[in-house]
Amino acid sequence: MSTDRRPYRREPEEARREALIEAALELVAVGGPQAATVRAIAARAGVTPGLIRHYFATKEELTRAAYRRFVQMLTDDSAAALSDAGRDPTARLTAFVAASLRPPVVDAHRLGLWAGFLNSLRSDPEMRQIHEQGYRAYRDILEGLIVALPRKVSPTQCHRDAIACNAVIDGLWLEGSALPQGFASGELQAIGLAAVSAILTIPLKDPSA
Amino acid sequence: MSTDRRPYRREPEEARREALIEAALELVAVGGPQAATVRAIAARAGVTPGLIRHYFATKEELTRAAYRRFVQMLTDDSAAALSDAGRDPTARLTAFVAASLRPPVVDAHRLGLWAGFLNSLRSDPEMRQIHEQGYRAYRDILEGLIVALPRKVSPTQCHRDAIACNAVIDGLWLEGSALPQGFASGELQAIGLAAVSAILTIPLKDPSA
DNA sequence: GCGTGAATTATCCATTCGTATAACAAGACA
DNA sequence: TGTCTTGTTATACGAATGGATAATTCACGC
Repeated sequence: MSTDRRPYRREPEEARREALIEAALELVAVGGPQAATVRAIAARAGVTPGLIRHYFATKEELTRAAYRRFVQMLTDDSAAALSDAGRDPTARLTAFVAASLRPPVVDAHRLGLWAGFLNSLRSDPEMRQIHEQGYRAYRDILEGLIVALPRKVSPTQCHRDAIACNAVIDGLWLEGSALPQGFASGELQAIGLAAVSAILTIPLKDPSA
Repeated sequence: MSTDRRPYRREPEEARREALIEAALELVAVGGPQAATVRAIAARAGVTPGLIRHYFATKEELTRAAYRRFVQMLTDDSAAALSDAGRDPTARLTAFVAASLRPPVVDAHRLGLWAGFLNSLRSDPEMRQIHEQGYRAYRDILEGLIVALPRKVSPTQCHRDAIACNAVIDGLWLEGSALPQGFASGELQAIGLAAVSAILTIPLKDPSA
C-alpha cells in the first residue's frame, strides 16, 4: 500500500544548512526567539522538522550558527563600503561610518535580530564568545581607520577614540533602526559624522551634504 | 480529612499586582521573554500560577503592565536628577544627561528588559503605544531642557537637536549597558556630555571631571 | 464568635515544545 | 537495471506551556 508521502529533493549539505540558518534568522527577526521553533524553522525552510536534527545536533547549535552569521553580516556590510573608498584615510573613515548608518545595516529586522539574541548571551557562554569576537572585529576595523588619520595622537588615545566612536555609531544605529521614520534620509549619517568629527577633533565632510 | 494545603496570606490587590509585575520584570531581564512563564512568575512572586489569572485576564495583559512599569522607570530615574539640579538651564541639562548615563539607568538588566520586550512591539499594537508614549515623554523632557538653554536657535532646530541628543544618549546607554566593563567610571557620562555639547555647540562642564 | 464572600490553591486540559527513532525513497554507482 | 547509502519524512514521547475550573481557607462585617 502506497502512503502519500511528501516528495522531496536531496540537497547538498551546505545549501540545507544555509536555508535553515536563513529561516531561523528571519523568524527571530520578526517574532523574537520564541517564534523560532523547530517546526516553524523547518516549515519556512521547506523541510520537515526532523531534518534539522540531521544537520544540527541540537536547536541550540542551530541558534549559534545563525547568530554567527548575523554578527558576520553586520561587520561585512559596513566594511564593504571600504572597497570603493579609495586610499585617503579621512574618506575611508567617512565611508565606513556612513555605511554603518544606512540600510541595510540600519534596519528594523536587524535590530529585532540583535535584540532577540541578546538575552541568550547571558546564559550561553559560547554565544557570548561569538558576540565578543564580532564586536571586536568591528571595532578593530574602526580603530585601524582612526589610527591611519593624519592626527598626532597616541595609540592609547586612538583606542579610546575608537571606543567612543563605536559607541556613538552603535547608538545611532539603534535609534535609526528602532525609529525608521524618525530620521530623514541621510540625517542619521550626518549626525554620526558630526559626532565622530567632534570626538576626533578633525573635520569630516559629509559626502551627501 | 485535612489535606496539607499550602498556607497563604491575603494581600491587597495593589501589592499582589506589584509583586507579579516585579517578578515578571526580573525574569524577562535575566532570561528573556521565554523565561517569564506563568509558572516561573508565580513561583518568584511566591504564589501559585492560578493566581495570575485572578489579577490579569491573560498573560499578555501582565506583560503589558510590566512593560508599562519598565518604561516609566527609565524616564523617572533620569528625571529624578532634575529635582536636585537647581535652576540653571545648563546645569539641569548636564544633570539629566549624566543621570541617563550612569546606574541605575545604565544597567545590564535594563538592557535585557529592553531587548526582551522589543520584538513584542512589532506584533502587539498596544505594546507599541506604550513604547511610543514613554519614548516621547523622555524626549519631551530633553527638548524642554534644550529649549531653556541660553542659545539663539529656532524651535525647529531645538527639536532636531533634541532628537540628535536623544539618539546619542540612547546609543551610549546601550553601549554602557551591554559592556559594563568597557567603560571606566564616569567615562560614559563624559563622552555623552562631550557629544551633546558638540551637537548643541555650547560648553557643558562635566561635573565629575 | 461566625457565616460569607472572595482571595488563593489545586487539579485538569489541550496544545506545543524539543528530541528521539523508525520507515522510506532519492540518486549515485555498479 | 539493481543495490546501497543516506538524506528526508513520518510518528511518537515526555515535558512544559497558557488557560479553565473546582476546591479550599482566609479575613472581614455583623
